[in-house]
Order: sequence, then C-alpha cells, then structure tokens
Amino acid sequence: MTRRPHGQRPTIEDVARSSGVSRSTVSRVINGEPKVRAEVVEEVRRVIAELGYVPNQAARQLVTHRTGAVAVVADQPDNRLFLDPYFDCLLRGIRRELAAHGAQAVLLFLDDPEDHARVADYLGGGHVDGAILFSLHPGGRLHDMIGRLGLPAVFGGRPLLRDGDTVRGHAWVDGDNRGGARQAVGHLTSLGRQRIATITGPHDQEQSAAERLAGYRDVLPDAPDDLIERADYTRRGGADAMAALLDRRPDLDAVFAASDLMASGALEILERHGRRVPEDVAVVGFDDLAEIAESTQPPLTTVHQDVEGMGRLMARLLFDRPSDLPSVVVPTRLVLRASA
Amino acid sequence: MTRRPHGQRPTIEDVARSSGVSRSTVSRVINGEPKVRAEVVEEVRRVIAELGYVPNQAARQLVTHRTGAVAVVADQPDNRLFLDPYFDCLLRGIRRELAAHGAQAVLLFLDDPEDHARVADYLGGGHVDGAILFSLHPGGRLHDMIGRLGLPAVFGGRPLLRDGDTVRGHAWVDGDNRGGARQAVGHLTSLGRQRIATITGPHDQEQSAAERLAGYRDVLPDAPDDLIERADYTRRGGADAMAALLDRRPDLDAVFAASDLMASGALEILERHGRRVPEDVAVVGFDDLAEIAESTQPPLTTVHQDVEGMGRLMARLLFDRPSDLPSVVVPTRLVLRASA
DNA sequence: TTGAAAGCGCTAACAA
DNA sequence: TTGTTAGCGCTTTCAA
Repeated sequence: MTRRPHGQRPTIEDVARSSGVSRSTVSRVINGEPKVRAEVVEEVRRVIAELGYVPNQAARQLVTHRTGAVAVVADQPDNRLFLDPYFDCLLRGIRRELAAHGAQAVLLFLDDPEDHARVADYLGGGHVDGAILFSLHPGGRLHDMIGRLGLPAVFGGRPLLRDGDTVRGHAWVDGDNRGGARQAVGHLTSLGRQRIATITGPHDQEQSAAERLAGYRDVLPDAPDDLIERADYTRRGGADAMAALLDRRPDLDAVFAASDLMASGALEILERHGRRVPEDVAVVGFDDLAEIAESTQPPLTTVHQDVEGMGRLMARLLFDRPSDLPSVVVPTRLVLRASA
Repeated sequence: MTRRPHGQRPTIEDVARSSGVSRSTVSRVINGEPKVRAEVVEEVRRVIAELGYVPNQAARQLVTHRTGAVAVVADQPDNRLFLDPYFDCLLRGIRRELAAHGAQAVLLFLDDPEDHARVADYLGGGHVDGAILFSLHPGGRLHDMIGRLGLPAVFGGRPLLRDGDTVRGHAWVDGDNRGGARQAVGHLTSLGRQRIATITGPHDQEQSAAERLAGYRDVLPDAPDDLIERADYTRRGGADAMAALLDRRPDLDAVFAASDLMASGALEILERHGRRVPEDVAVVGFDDLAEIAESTQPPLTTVHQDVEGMGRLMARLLFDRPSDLPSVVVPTRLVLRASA
C-alpha cells in the first residue's frame, strides 16, 4: 500500500509554532478546555484550519487509552445475517446510540476461521474502546481475548450454551423469543386452528431459533414432527420449508414462521399453491419488521420486537453498565394484521 | 464507558524483564524478524503467552504509521444499500482480498449528515491505512479530508460528476453499466419485442442507474417516457414500478429491470397479474446474483458482473496502485436463463 | 491563563 | 545475534 506522506502532515508542534503558543495550549484548544483566552482560541483554530492539521489518534490513544470507536463484530455473514433486515435495524440502533455518545461504530465480519485471530488481534490491540458481538458463542478465541483484556463487551442474543460454557461477565441483550413464540402459537390456537405447523430457524446453531421452537412446543407439546420444518431465517429458506410442509401435510391450517423473512417466503408459496391466507392457512411471523410485515400480501400478523431499541440498548450498556444485572430480555407483543 | 484496566496490561517491557532480554529482542520476536536465536524466540513466546501480552497498536502505529486496517465507507444505508445482495457480494470480495494481505476491513456507515464529520475525523485520525468508499460523490467533507491527507482511497462506482467536480487522484472501479444495459435491451429487441419497458434505479442519485438508463436509450432512442419507470434498486421498488408500468402500458411485452432485486419484484407482480414470463412479457435483470437470479420463477436472464471480483480489485488497487491509470471498468456479459 | 517537561509503549537505527 | 537509545505526537501534571 502506498505509504501516506506523513512526513508532511502537520503536528501539534507545527500548530504551536505557527500560532506562537505552546503545545499544551494547542492541545487545550483542540480538546475544548475552558481556560484559554478567547483570542488565543481563535488564532489557534485559524492556524489549524490553515495548516489542515488533524490530530494523530495513535498518539492521543497512547496517553488517553481511549479511541472513540466501538467494534461491532458479526459472525457467519455467509448465512446472510448481513442481508436480514433484522440485523440492519439492530445495527442502525447501535450506530445511532453510539453516535449520540460521540463514538464511531466500526463493523467487523468473520468469514473464515482465520479471521478470528485477526479480529482478536484487532480488538486486543486497542483499536476500540468496547465491542458488541453477534452470533458468537463462548469458548472461542475472541471470548478469551475479551475476557483476558477486560474489554467491555455486550453480546447480541443470548449465548448458546453448551456443556461447561459460562458467560460470566458478559452482558447480553435478547428478545423474549420463547415468550413471543408462545404468543404467536397461542393466537393460532385461539383462532381454532388444529394443525399448526412451524418453520424454524437454524435451532441447532442459533439460540433464538431454539427458543422460538421451544415456545411453539410449550403451546403444542404433542405436535407431530412432520409439522416442524427447519429453515435458516432466509426468505428462500422459508419458501422451501413451506413447500416441504405442504407436500407432507396438505391438511395444515396454520403456520408459525420464526421470522418475517421466512414468513414472506412462505406466503409466496401458499399463494402459488392456491391456498388462501388466512382462510385456508393462517400465518404468523416474528420480528415485525415494517418493510416486510406491512407489505406482504396479505399483511403479516407477527410478533413485534423493538429491534432498533435493542440495538440502542446494547450500545448503552457498553457505556453505563449496571454492575450486577447486565443482561436484558426485551419483551415482545403480537401485532394483528390480516394473515392470521 | 468502563475504562479498561490498562494499568494491569503487560507491556513489552514486562515481557523483556520476565524473559531476561531487551525490549528490542521481544519486538523482534513479535514481528517475526529472522535474526533471533531459536531458544530465545521460544522463551519470549512462552512469557508472552504466560503474561497474556498483546501489543499496544497505538504505540506501534505511532512509530510505524501503519494500522493494518482499511475502512470501507458506505453512504445511504437508509436506501438499503446494506440489504442489497450486490453490496454483500462486493463486500465479501473486499474482505477476502484485504484478509489475504493481512489487513482488517472495518465498515463504517453514514446515516446522518453529522456522521460525515465523525467519519472524516476517524479516517483523518490515522485509524486506517486506506479507504474504499461507496455512494460518495465529490465535494463532500470526506473527499476533502482524503484529498488533503493523501489517504489512499478507491471508490466503488464511478463518481457522479456535477458541474465543476473532478476526481483527480481518486481511483474507482465500476461495472460496464451502459454496455451491460445495451446487451440486455439488445437481446430483447433481437427477440422481436416491440414495447420494451425499463425499471430504472435512482438515476438522479446513482451514476450506475444513470448509465443503465443511458444504455437502454442507446438501443431505443425513441422509447416513449411512459415505458420508463424509476425505482430505487429494491425488490419492493421493482414490484411497485412493474405495477405502475402494467397499469399505464398493459400492452408492454418486455421489461429491462436495472437490478436483479428489482427484477424479482417485477416477476412477482407479473405473476400476480397473470402475465406469463417470458411468453407474454420477457424480463431481463442486471447483476446476476446467483441467490436471486437462479431462484426466481422463472430463472432470470440477466447481465452478469463479477461482483466479488470487483470487490477484490478495489482492495488490490489500494495496495499496488498503478500510478497513471487507476480506474477500471469491469466488463459484463449476458447470461441467458428462462425469463427472456 | 500559559509553558516546561515527563512519559504513554513501541520500533528502528546504531553499536556492540 | 543482541542491547542502547532516540524518538513517534500527543496529554497531563506541575510550576510559573
């Protein structure tokens, strides 16, 4: 990479010389400290603009130990987490809250296994003041690094615990997946539906998917396995799962899809198969992402989560973390539209 | 934010003391320099692991002027650029190429106007060695900053030039939007279609959309305006545009949609209106994103671009930029499937 | 209200 | 092959 011509970049020393004050005074002006004479402030600012001076963050970090940046780390972009409007919305909440605190959100993705090492180095190297992590489960190198360095961290989604895993000291924020699923399926039963299928997320990988399936089973403990089809939280996956369910159980009269994106795929297949929604098959989604739920045909009855709010919350926890109860479950509620 | 307990973090000095060598030797081990005795290397590594030492990047940057990170800056996430598989694919290419060079890609988004200042400070502050920028047009604060600091930068997409704008010194990579559109529309005419509509991108904002429309007009200079409908590169926008076109020109017999995402929306509307594809209406898209084009009903004839390759190319230009011809137009080709 | 001086943790000559 | 030393550019006491 072309090396930046840093020899030519003005330093605080240059600004000091040009404006006839000391480095300390320039530093005070830059950092907006009050005890500087107004005319001095003005002159220093003028020189800064004239020289095009920009503070060297590395030098500043070295002494302040602060960067003004927060990393958002997301695993599994190949699963198209990236393309999910849910994630988009969450991220917007995070960015806005961080921006309100004057911090810059920087997004890092983990594609390959080897990325873990590089990202761990990045986080450990002090490039950021904290991290928000998605789809990461305990036991990995990133967790080690974060734990060892005491880097403030908040997890998006309750960690999927395996035997012996712990999450001590790790805050997390998650929606009430199980409760929400119960609301959804409960609604379908209250409508008198008898054969309620479900399209699940990848419940062996994602805790949220496991919880939503558990909520379904809470309400329908005796549901036969052939009413349950696993998908992957994508629209396409939802469509394929719906097709499989219709094939296996043409008599089904309702579907709980564990995400709006999957529900929209399911609706497309139902239409293609000539099933009327909700008359023949009632459909309930999960997430209540406006851009999907309000524009499907028919509009989607779904479990609402304040996704942007969850994002904001995660960012806020990073700044003022209550010392003893760092993890939060955000409640859900059912939003009735036309599909069920 | 909780301040990191940095007082407790071991420094290179601690490692040196514990392993009975000098700081320089430790530094050499860390940086993999060859001239260190094997046993010393081993001992130093042991101490590093034992102490949990991680190099302080700020200190390192201060002297090397390198960060090992490259920023990818994307504007207009509210336009759902973020959700476009095209962008996802491009990004993957960038990340992989950067990773191959040992660099970490960090993504920054511009939501609000005030974000520009913060991001400019971030880039200017030396947090990164270079930047790849999307949907950014000359004249903004970011351009100023990049130009002034000489930060290596590559633009994704040919900059949309307005009067007096220049892009001197800014490399860019773009697909052959105009040529690709000509291939698409030319194919439709060669099929004998007489009333070929087009669903455009936001051609007042995006150069790529303007070019694709220009390509359409190259082939059909006399096309009436009511065959042209502007959308926004989203699936939903494509669907709405298709509905408007059918309403206005029920006699249309072909559509060139300026993105696969819009084409997929258009196909859905055509199906809902009972038009057979391609018999009644032939449809051609743009991008050839496998996950869309291969799974629509029917599969989509579309203009192929090597999107991941374009991403890799952008990253590569950052490292070894040919001095005089930094900008690249990547060719396209038509891929025939069932929709036209 | 301002300046002088020390030092953050690291790399990179230069010497040994 | 290793150690010594001098900064990198900034903030921050402490004195003035």
